[in-house]
Amino acid sequence: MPPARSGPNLSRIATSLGVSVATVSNALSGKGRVSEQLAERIREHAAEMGYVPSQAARALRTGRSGVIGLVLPDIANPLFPKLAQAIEFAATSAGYGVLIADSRGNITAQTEAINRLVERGVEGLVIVPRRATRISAASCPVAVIDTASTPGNTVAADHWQGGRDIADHLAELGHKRILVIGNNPESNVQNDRVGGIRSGLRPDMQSSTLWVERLERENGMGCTLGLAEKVREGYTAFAALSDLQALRALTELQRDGIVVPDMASVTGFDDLIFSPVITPSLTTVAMDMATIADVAISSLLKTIQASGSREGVLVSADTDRVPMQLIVRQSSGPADPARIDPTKLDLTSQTENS
Amino acid sequence: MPPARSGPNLSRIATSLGVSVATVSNALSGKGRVSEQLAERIREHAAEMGYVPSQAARALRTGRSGVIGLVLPDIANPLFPKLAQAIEFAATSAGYGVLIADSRGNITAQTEAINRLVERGVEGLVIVPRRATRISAASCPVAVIDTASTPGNTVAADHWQGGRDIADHLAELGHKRILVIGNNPESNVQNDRVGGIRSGLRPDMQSSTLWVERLERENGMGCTLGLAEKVREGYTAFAALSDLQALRALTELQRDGIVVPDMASVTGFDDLIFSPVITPSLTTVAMDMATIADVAISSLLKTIQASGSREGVLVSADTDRVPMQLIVRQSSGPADPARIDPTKLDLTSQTENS
DNA sequence: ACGCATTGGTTAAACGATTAATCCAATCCG
DNA sequence: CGGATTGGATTAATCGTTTAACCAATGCGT
Repeated sequence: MPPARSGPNLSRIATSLGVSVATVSNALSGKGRVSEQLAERIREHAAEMGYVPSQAARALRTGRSGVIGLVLPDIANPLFPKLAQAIEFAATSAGYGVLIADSRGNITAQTEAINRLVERGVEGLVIVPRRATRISAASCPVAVIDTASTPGNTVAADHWQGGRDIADHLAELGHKRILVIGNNPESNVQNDRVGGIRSGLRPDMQSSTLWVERLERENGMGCTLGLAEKVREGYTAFAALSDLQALRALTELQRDGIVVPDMASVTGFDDLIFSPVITPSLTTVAMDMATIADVAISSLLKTIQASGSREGVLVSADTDRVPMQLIVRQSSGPADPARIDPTKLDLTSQTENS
Repeated sequence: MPPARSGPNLSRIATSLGVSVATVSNALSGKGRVSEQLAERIREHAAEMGYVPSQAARALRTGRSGVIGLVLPDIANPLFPKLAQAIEFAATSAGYGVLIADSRGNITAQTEAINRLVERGVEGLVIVPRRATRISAASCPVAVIDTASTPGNTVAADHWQGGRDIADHLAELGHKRILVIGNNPESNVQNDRVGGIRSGLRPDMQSSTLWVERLERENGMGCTLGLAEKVREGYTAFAALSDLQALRALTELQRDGIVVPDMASVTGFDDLIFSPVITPSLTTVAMDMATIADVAISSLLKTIQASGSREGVLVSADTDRVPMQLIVRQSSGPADPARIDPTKLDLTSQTENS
């Protein structure tokens, strides 16, 4: 037995008004030919009956579900809120719903997640790939948000330029020795960021890179990064490739009595939720998530409309990369080698700075 | 013209095997009466044709979309990744998809978001309400995840008990004066947490509360909290109601030369992504998101099955509240009033601690 | 007044899966 | 041996929308 019918539907409206369902449909969609008066009457009546169209029926008939899938394969990525919010907003504005799927880590789980979404009838996918994962196109258009150097990437923040901005900023502040702190050298995003930073260094500046995951593999998770030692070696700036690493660096430095930014500068990437509220607030480089999401969604939808049936296309957009924006806060300041001398530690309370 | 038919469907399989669609349907769903051999042949053939059932058609026929909605009204809530992950996992395990909707702040937007989801045919909703918002039931079962004292709450972490755990922990460490740091006194969650903390204080302990949003309204966003001053006043422990506030407190203290936990302890709530990796790592109290999600989803689904048609019921679960777990890390330690004397500041490098 | 477009509407056929209702053996049993 | 049961499959109706095709007026130019 089919479930008890509940809500009003086209035919209910139609009989109740003494017209045909087709007319009601036409009136509500504004497509066929219906006199303006009748259309108006129908719309009113539909509204007061609380009519809400059945997406299922519509999807069945038109073959378009009005839903796209969002695949987030990085476990609990702290960028997730902003991204999901931006994608959801862009999609909603375009009249689409967003189904999420999170394949925790695991590549096979990623494939499964994609399949699940496809089975649910998504018209397209937005995928933020797990690092170094190549997306083997599913059976529907796929937009990839990663970084410009990833093959098949649709749109992404210009991580390279963001890196250059950081380098420029640190150069202007007079820093000569910079330690780049990354998580994993296999991340395309992080590599682009490092590349950008290096490309922005002046001839008299030098940098080296610390990969945290590698260090943790030797010394255990959550081990100290030994940054105070680096300060003693003459590093005056720590450029983390993510705010998470920056935060880790910052707290470790502070804990070891290094005042930021007086004695060392710290910068990050992504402008995560905590970045503006810590002390000192974090100088970082932010993605324009709204624009990225807009570009991704709009080009995805364009591709969907173009490709009649469900082919597995990788979507490409006009705008390949979206500029990142440097946000200068309190954690970066002029390099002042004099202060590195441990005897000059100035630790009087600074509570009252605004 | 209906879009070009692409994938294989039941009737395609049926004709290609010389049987009826009904038989194919029965074989694949295991419902009707089909001989085992034929069923096996059908399954094989369906698989090699790459058959994937049309959710739209199924939804239309059965009235069940196989999708639930997740509404996250708090802007970019840092808890979001864990929550979404847990909900998605629980729902997926039950064969359901998850549609997200984020109403940024705005209450009317929240209603709109709910409507959008309902129009998309979700069978039920999981809502994490914006603070102090009462959920006026939509036209489908709704599970609310907030806190036990919220009217209509379905399931949530036992924030009160979490607070008591924190108080116990600090009591054992010998702290006498505790400053509770919250964001907004209108949050049910935060109030329960404060209540828990207060209830766990020993007779010889005292606490007061600092509401950050209120302070920021006077002194501007991102203003200093003046915690160093509090230390001088004799406070030895700062119990933040969220890791975000704890982080803010911790960095401010460190910046002002207060060594944590030697001179003051800091604790948080929620075990956010950054909490284990900062220095010192943060003592906090974690929600059991997996269990919360399981309970929410399973009782939601139970209600869905029970309520034949789409009524707006608030789901209730057997387990009202899920225990929180205290995670003791480095940011909390024994109270030692002696060290509060600024002349005894010990600031030799501590880089080598593991 | 006749053909021809235009306007405003109706009919009916899909879309693909589910499922109640049949139907046709073959088997069972007293 | 005849009526009842059962296993195995088919028929056909249905979910609610969309949309191509069709039809009945009316208006209009010649």
